[in-house]
Amino acid sequence: MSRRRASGPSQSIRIRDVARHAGVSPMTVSRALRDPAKVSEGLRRRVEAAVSQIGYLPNRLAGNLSSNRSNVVGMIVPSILNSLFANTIQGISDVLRREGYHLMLADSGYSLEEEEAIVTTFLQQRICGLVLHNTKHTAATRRLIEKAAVPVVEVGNLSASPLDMTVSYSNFEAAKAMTLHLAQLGYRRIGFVSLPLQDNERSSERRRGYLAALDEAGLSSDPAIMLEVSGGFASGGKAIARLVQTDEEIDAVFFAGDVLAVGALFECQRRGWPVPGRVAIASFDDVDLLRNVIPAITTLRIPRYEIGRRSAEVLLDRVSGRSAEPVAIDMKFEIIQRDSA
Amino acid sequence: MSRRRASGPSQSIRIRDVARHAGVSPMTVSRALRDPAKVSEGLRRRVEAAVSQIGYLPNRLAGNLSSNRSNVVGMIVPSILNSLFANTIQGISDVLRREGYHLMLADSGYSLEEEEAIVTTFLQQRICGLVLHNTKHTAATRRLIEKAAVPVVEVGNLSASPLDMTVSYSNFEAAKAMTLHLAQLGYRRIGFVSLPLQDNERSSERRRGYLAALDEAGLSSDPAIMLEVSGGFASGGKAIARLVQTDEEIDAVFFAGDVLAVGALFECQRRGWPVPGRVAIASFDDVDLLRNVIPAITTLRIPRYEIGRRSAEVLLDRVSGRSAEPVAIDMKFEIIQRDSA
DNA sequence: TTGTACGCGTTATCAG
DNA sequence: CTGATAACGCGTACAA
Repeated sequence: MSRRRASGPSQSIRIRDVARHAGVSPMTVSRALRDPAKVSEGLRRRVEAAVSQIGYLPNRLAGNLSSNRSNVVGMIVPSILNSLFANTIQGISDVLRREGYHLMLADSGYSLEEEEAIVTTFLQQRICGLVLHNTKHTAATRRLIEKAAVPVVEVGNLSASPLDMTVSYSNFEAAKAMTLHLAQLGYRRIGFVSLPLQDNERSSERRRGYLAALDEAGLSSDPAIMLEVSGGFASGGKAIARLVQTDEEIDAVFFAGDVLAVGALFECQRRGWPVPGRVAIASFDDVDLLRNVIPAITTLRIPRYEIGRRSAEVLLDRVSGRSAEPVAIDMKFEIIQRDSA
Repeated sequence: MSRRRASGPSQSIRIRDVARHAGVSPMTVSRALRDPAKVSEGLRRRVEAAVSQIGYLPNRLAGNLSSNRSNVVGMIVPSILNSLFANTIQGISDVLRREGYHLMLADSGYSLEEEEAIVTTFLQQRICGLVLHNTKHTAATRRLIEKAAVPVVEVGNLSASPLDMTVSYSNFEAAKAMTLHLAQLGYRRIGFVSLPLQDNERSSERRRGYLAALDEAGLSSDPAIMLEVSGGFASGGKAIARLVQTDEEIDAVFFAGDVLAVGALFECQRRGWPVPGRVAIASFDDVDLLRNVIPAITTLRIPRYEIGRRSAEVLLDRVSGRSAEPVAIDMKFEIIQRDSA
């Protein structure tokens, strides 16, 4: 039964149309396009001419189905709006494009269940690889990924038990290093402000690092100066106001988030609290803004763009069969000493 | 000749495996999954049980190929790093997920040729719709899109001659409104600083709006106080320093970019120039930061997230055949009066 | 309501 | 180096 195609976009040109036009078989067209070296000069030219004349666009869906390959990588971030994640996405995107792959992007809204739902639909699209920002997942997510045997890179934290590969930095070590740095600068009572720890290994690891550093520096910890707040400038401002007003001794606050730190600085400016005179401020992640406020904020540089690039590279190494070994790459971090601490 | 599948990820489970398991035909499985109402209660249950037992994940590539449909929308932004674009992406992403579609994202790096290359590969992936931030395109891009007859929404500017649909705001009107607003506030010599106009209809439209407003307000324009600079805080700082130092009369500067405006404000703070005492500052786009600096910066609110949502909605209306009419939706803008002007 | 036959557009395989 | 043929996994159309 001959079947008319569905309503979809204009009747598209198929490989056999090109073949007819060039007077060759479809197989020759396919080869001329995908592996030109395997076709004689003459035919290759004829095929190329036909392709551009009739404006043929190969159907990669059909190609992928037939070859049982895919050229689409899926990525899940907690939020598309977070500019830190954007850096990693950009790094991945750059490598994928260069290598002829596509990026399918979705956000989980910081929800593990949502991540699971996205992984499911991504697998249905037969993505060839997966990049996850989270390092914490539901059991079902782990099962799905394992069963599909899809290469995965986790980028949000140097996980001790990655699903597969990981290209990241240690949130624990970074937070520890910054806290020790503050201690070395002479600060004795250091507060800690972070985003909610629930379902977020990055936040909880930073907190662990902070505590480990206090311990190592011989400073005592105090839950009263460890705050868990929501995001935003205002939130950082409220946090520092509360800390400074309820604790006369506090001389530094480490914010595990750039926006929080800047919000805190603005609040100090409004209240006339000298920074670092009354209280020092340290931040996490080196966004451009931190270098431009006054005083410039001491922070940690995380190579987020490079993490993206490297992730895509190891993922494609695996996808293309160039390498089979599971990798765990520590991309490190760096303390950027400025004027706020 | 029976052919073994390529190396790809683990032998995946096919619809006929489910069918065998449930003791029905593949067609019944397909129906039970995609249109449960068309299958009797009993069989539906058996199918569902089989699906979850053996962990079947439908192959959407095959499904799309067969039905000649697609559930992937492509989007091209100038840069993934720009948080303004991120808002629109988030809006689109939210709607797509809700409706069972996927987002394929790429960035053109502000290059029209790169945009053309991406459109080509997107069409090869048989995306069902396209969202473009640019409103300027190469002739080849226009031809490709027209020939493929794919629905398109342009979101970066309310274009006078859209490819297809547009959901956006008028950069011209917005810039004009802000400039008139400054004039009404009593500022007489108003500078204008923007990103490069080359290949960027958004920037050039804003400049046109600025000039139209000056004209309407009876103020004379002067190329000496119209700057075209690169992005970044530092760049905004340099711009205002140059304007204020070379022009004693200048009393306000309209920055067509939030980062530039904040960079300018920081520079004024460093130099001790009161804002708006020595010079007023106005910005474009209402990012959180603008409300939190001191003084808070007068700016334009562009509903970027809503533009994303609405774009996805009209696109899917078209894709799903719910509507056929080309739409052009003006999402408007709003002046946010604060303390910097 | 369910099943059968066929085609979607491409590529792998093998024969020439 | 080139071509014929048979899949890839699923959905459409129609028959039962």
